[in-house]
Amino acid sequence: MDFYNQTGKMAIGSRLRQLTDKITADAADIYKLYQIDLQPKWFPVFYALAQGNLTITGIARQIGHSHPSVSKIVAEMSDKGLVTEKKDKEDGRKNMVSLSRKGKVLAEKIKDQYSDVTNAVEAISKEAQHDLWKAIEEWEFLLNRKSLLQYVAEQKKQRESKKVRIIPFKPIYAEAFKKLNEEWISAYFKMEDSDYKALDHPKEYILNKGGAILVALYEDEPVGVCALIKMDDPEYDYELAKMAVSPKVQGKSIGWLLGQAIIEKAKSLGAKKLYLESNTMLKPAINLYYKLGFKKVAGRATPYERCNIQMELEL
Amino acid sequence: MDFYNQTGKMAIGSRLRQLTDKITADAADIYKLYQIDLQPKWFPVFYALAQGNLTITGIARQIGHSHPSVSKIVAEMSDKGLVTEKKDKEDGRKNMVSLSRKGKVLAEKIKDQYSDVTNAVEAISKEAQHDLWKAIEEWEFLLNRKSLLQYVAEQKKQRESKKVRIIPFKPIYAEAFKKLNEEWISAYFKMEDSDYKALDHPKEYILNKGGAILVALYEDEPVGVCALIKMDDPEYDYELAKMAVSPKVQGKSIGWLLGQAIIEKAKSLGAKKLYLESNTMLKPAINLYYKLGFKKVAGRATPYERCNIQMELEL
DNA sequence: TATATTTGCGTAATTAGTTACGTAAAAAAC
DNA sequence: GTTTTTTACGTAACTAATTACGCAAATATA
Repeated sequence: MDFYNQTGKMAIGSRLRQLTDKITADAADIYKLYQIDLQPKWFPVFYALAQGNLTITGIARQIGHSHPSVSKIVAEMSDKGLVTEKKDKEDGRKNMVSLSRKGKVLAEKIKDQYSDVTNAVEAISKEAQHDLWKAIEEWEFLLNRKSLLQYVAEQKKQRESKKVRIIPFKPIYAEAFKKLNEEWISAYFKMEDSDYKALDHPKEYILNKGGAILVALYEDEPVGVCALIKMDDPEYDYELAKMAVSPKVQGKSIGWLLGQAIIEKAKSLGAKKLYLESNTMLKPAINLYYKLGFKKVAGRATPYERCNIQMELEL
Repeated sequence: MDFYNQTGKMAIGSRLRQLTDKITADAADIYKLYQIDLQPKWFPVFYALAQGNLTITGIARQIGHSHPSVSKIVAEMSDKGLVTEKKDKEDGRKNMVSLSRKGKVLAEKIKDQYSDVTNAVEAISKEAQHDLWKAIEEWEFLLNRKSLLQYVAEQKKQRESKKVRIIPFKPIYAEAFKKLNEEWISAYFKMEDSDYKALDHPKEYILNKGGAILVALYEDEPVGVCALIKMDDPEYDYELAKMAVSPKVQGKSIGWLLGQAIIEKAKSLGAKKLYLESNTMLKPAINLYYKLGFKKVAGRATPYERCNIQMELEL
């Protein structure tokens, strides 16, 4: 079965963890080889302190651990006499940590181990074609900018948007056309007379007057609709109206696909300028209109009470 | 201070762990995004079982975990009804684990997540110059062949052998010449008369007769010695004898360096063939002689009781 | 100046794995 | 055919980190 033929990358976390384990498993033995009485997990703290005294949170920030982790490690190192703790005089909350004399001696003694381990890692790198060190650096950078979750979410959206088909209105979608619009209108406002007219009789009030309606299908179910209504106006050819997308299919860019399709439709009908009315309460919708290229314009008469913003798009 | 200027690589374990954490931190949210009721840590087990039924240790081997870890995960998955456990009929110790119907449904449902995550990882890889995936693969391979500890030990040896100097005998090393030899001889055997002669009077018994002595210094302390004794023999020019290295400096290739130097010395004296006597009890020594190129030969008369092996080297 | 918020840090609980160890079944050795 | 060794697997304890939480000191705000 081809079910798992691509599953490899899915386990990248597990795989990384195992490589980490393999590398750190040897760490204790390496310290033993040099007769350095230091636990491997202490090393980042030790390293930070060798460069200067720091507070608990200061160390944590530098080495990228949580502060409780540092707190514990410092306590352990203190037990072994490697570090000394001292309350900061100026800020009573701070715990200044520094290497003790014994710690400094160890820092001197560990030099050889440093250079040998560094050379060993570099020797391994030389045997390898691909630079693990630089690859880690890059991944750290990339994942700092955008998390793996975000990358995955993008892929999901992209894949799902491929399942969306935009098609012209057919009578079997009359019910969906009404329901999808009614859903959001009555959630935010109240259905008005002019709503019922257009939603109950799309053929008469929209199509026969030279308008158009598009339907978005997701897995062959109607989940979004949008209409172009012919306007009797010297400036505008059509009004973009009755756009509705089911909340069940959010995050699949259906509004965006529908909007783009209706603009294409308007162009093919020879339109030069589109108009729409909305309400600033509907932030995602307004956002979408901006993304589609619409711009805010000054007010004009409207049959809808709920409208407080008007927009236009030059094609 | 240049103390830590090369310390970066030393923390490769820590750094890898942190990248792992960053990647796995998102894992739970990714499962949530797809409404897959699976803990990320279950994934490798789930994956293995989707390919066929397995025993606990079978799963552990496949996914590279310890068996107690698998045992625990299977118990958790069993609680959730994702897998079923069943004693093997033929081998009562074995616990055959398989995906339940619910598990199989989930395996079907998770497909989309697989492909999205795979694509996300590949998208990140495309943004990076260095291929983390391949780099991990290479490191796994290289570390399987030779552990990090071994790599480090090699570096240590190499560095330390640079601290070794091989110099000609001087009277101030007379005491060391005797002590180093006495140390190992009396540990394994008993000092004999001929030992005392050569060790107490190296000038008379070795040097003045046309032989040579080399001393290995480690940090300017004499830690190893070796002699070439002129032989009155038609076949052999010199006997390699009185080789001793302090056990305190083991693992620094001092025997090897001393052996090579004494062979060079023999060549420069115009020797064509070297001879030596030893005892098979002294395995590291015999090994060293083989490495230096010596070959076993049939017996000849010897003043030493302790000898049971004789070797020669053609120069 | 009194109060609210932020910061530093310690303790406790949790997590995802490990090693250590014990038991029982199967296989090998005598 | 009995004894010893190996194998399968579960439980318990440990490890190296985390998050959650609470207290006290410092800082900001009204």
